[in-house]
Amino acid sequence: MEASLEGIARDAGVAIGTLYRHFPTRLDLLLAALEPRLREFADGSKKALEIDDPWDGFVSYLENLFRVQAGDRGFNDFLSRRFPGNADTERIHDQMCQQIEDVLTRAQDAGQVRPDITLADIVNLIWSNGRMIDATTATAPTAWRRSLYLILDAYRAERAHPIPEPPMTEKQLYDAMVHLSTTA
Amino acid sequence: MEASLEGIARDAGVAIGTLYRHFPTRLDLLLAALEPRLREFADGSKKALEIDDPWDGFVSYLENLFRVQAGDRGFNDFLSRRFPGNADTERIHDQMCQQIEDVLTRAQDAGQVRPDITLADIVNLIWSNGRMIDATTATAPTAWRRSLYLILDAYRAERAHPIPEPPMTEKQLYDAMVHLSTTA
DNA sequence: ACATAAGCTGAGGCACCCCTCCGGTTGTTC
DNA sequence: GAACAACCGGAGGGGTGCCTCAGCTTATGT
Repeated sequence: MEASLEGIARDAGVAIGTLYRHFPTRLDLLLAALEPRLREFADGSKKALEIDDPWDGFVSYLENLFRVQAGDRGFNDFLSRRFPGNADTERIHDQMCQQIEDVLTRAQDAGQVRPDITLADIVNLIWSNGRMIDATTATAPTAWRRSLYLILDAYRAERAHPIPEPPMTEKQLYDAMVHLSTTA
Repeated sequence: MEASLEGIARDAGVAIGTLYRHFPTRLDLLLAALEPRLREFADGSKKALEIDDPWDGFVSYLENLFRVQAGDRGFNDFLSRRFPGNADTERIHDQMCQQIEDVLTRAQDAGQVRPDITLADIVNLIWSNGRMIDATTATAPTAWRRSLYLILDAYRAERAHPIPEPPMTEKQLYDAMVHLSTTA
C-alpha cells in the first residue's frame, strides 16, 4: 500500500507511464495484484463454512483469514482499511463482513462463542493480526498462529467474564477503517 | 514518529535550523517530548506493582500501559519499536521488559495467569493495541479497553487450552521490534 | 562599550515521489 | 504497405522531506 509506484514500475521492468496506463490508480493495481489472494481466501472460507461444528468452522475461518493475511503484504494492508468511493473494494469488504457475521453468529447460537462478541471485535482482531504480521513476517513468520489460538481462549463461551466496555458501533468501526486508509 | 520535522518546526513557530540545533536527531526530540509520558507511565506502574493480588496487579499494569499508550501517539509509536544503537531508548525498553516479566511471573507463580505466556506475548499485545489505537483514537477513543478485557479472559489460568505454536524467541522478538523501526 | 559566545534563520542541495504528456514503437487491418 | 490504433518510454513540472551552513541577531561578561 505504501510502495512507491516508480519503484514498482522499475521492479516490473516497465516505464512509469506504462504502469499508469494499465492501472490508473494505486487501488486498481492493488486489486489486480490481490485477485489470486482473494480467490485463495474465498476457497478457504468455503471450506470453513462447510465444517459442521460451528466452533470449528469459526476457528477454521479465522485461521484461513489470518494465513492469507500473513502471506501477502498487500492483502494485509487491504484488509484493515476501507476505501470509500470505490465500489469494488466496498463490495468485497461488505461481503467479508457478512461472512464473518454469519460464521460468528452460528457459533454464538450454538453456545460455543460468547454472545457479547460482535463484528467490530473481529475487525479488531484483523487489525491486531495485521500489525503483528508487519512485525514478525521477517523474523517469526508463523507467530500469528500463536496469538490466534491464544485469543480463541478469550472467545470461548465457557471462559467469558464481563467486559467493561461496549463494542464499537457500526459507524465507529467504519470511520476507523477509513481513517487507516488516509493515515497509516 | 512519522511526522515531518519541517512541519514540527513550523507548528512550533521556529525555523528548521533551530529545531536541529536543539534536537540533532528525531529520536532526541521524541525522547524529550516523551518525558512526561514516561513519568506518567512510571507512576502508574508503581501503583500497579504495589497491589497485593498478583492478578489485579497484572491487570492494573496493563491497563496503565495501554491507557498511556492510547493518550499519546508518540508514546504509542515508541513502545512497539527498538532503536538499536541508542543507549537511552534501549535502557528504557529493557526496564519495561523487566517490569513486565516481573509482574507477569508473579501472577503466574500465583497460578492466576496461565504459565505458557511469555514476555513476547505481552509485546504482541502492545503491538496489537498500538494498531487498534491508531485506528480508533479518532473515532472510538476508549475502544482499547474492550480488547484488553477480552484478551484477559485468554490469559486466565483456569481452563486454558494448549497453544499449537511456541512463543517467539528473544532474538525473534528483538528483530521484529527493530524491523518496525525501519519500516512501518 | 566591546568582544565573545550562544542562538536563530531560511535558502539551498539532494533525494524521493506523484502524475502527465508527447514523441516514438509496435501491431492490426484492409 | 499505408493508415490507424494501441502501446510504451521517460523527461519534466510540481510537491515534500531531510539536513547543512553561512550569515544575522541576541545575550553575557568584563
